[in-house]
Amino acid sequence: MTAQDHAAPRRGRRPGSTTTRQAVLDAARARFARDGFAATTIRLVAGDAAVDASQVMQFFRSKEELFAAVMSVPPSALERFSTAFEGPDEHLGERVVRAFLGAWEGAPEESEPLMAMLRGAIVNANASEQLRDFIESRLLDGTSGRTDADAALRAGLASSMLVGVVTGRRVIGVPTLVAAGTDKVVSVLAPAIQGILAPQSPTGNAREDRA
Amino acid sequence: MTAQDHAAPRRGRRPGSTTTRQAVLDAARARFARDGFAATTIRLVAGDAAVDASQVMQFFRSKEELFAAVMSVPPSALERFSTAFEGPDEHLGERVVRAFLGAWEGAPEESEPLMAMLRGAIVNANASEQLRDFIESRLLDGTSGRTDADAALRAGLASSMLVGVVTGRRVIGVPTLVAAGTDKVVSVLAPAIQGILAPQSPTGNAREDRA
DNA sequence: CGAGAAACTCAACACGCGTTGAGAAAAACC
DNA sequence: GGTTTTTCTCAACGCGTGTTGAGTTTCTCG
Repeated sequence: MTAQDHAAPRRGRRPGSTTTRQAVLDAARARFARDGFAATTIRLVAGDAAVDASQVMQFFRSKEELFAAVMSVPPSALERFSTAFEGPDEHLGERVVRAFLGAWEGAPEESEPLMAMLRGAIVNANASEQLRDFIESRLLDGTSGRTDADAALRAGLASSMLVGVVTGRRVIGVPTLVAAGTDKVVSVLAPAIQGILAPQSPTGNAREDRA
Repeated sequence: MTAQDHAAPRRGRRPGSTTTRQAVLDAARARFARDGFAATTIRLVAGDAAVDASQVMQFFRSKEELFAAVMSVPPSALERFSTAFEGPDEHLGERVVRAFLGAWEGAPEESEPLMAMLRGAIVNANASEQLRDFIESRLLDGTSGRTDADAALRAGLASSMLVGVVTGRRVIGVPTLVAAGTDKVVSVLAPAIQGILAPQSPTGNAREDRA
């Protein structure tokens, strides 16, 4: 340990290959997912990435754009939801519940953009719109055909309910919900979601709504 | 209209009876409910109440305490939920769903403190704790007796799901959910909530969980 | 009616934020 | 190898925030 090998920040460009942009991206994704939009500051992200704050501004033009670059419903999650919603009605409920829990509680590269969107949705218009579209998305991409208003409402309600469960477990941190294992939660939720998405009385009567 | 009867802010105490504290409280409640914790500034609240910002600080000692004074699950709502959850199992689901929608979408004096709590829950520790306790509350006050862990989980899941629906309608503003009338939403949700809170297969098998 | 408390405004503080411009060092290109 | 481009740091700006202290007017109580 000589006098200057320890965090003496050189003044110009660093030698070697450049991985800084990705480091900033990773740090931002983690911060936005954990702390939300408002509590995440550019200086904090820059600190995590061991970079000056103005560097973050040069790569991404503003905090808003940095957030937009990091918050999303990742393609892998989209695919997950599509294959869950489509397909036979038999285990529809279980598939959909597992898709939600899996996407939000799985690997960071899939869950962090979702968490960033969810946490940002209350305070950031961009995130709010993205979440809104996500909840409504089962309306458009659903196997073409019938644009049933009732089916759209049912899908939207199921999605918002499951977002509520994820929020309870991962954002609010309700102990009872956190403590329960995934399989247990699925076993309780699956029949309810099944009943909402594929309405049919098992006892045989054909009509179920009254309003 | 003479020269000085119009908003010439006197320098000291105002003549007449003092209603300012209540005005500040009302303004704060409305702001926190509509704009959330972070976007609500003391100066904005003071402006709404036609008072200087430092006056707000004198009444309530900090922004945190002002928020705490205004965000809550009001007693009327608590009672609503208690009577909905207790009682016969027959229309349990419908009662509970109606309790949630009614509390959050009813009169401002009941819905505003709830909205303030909900909107603040992501960014404010106090609100988060309050919402956490609310979602778990059906565990303790439930008619003494059996402290069934499974029942507690079911109640927590039902609550977080319904909070999710309310969030979708009133915070995120999902068009499909907003457009649907209360009765329609109830008719879709009631059977699902019923199945979660009062689990029993209508066809007769006694066990329903497998994890 | 006089003293103390309470309600109220004004002006300002310190702080952290997002953001900017200038300049230094390394890389990339011809 | 010299020029241009890119990456990076430093220092600072303007702004809005929560918060404070001093000063002014009215109410309250003896």
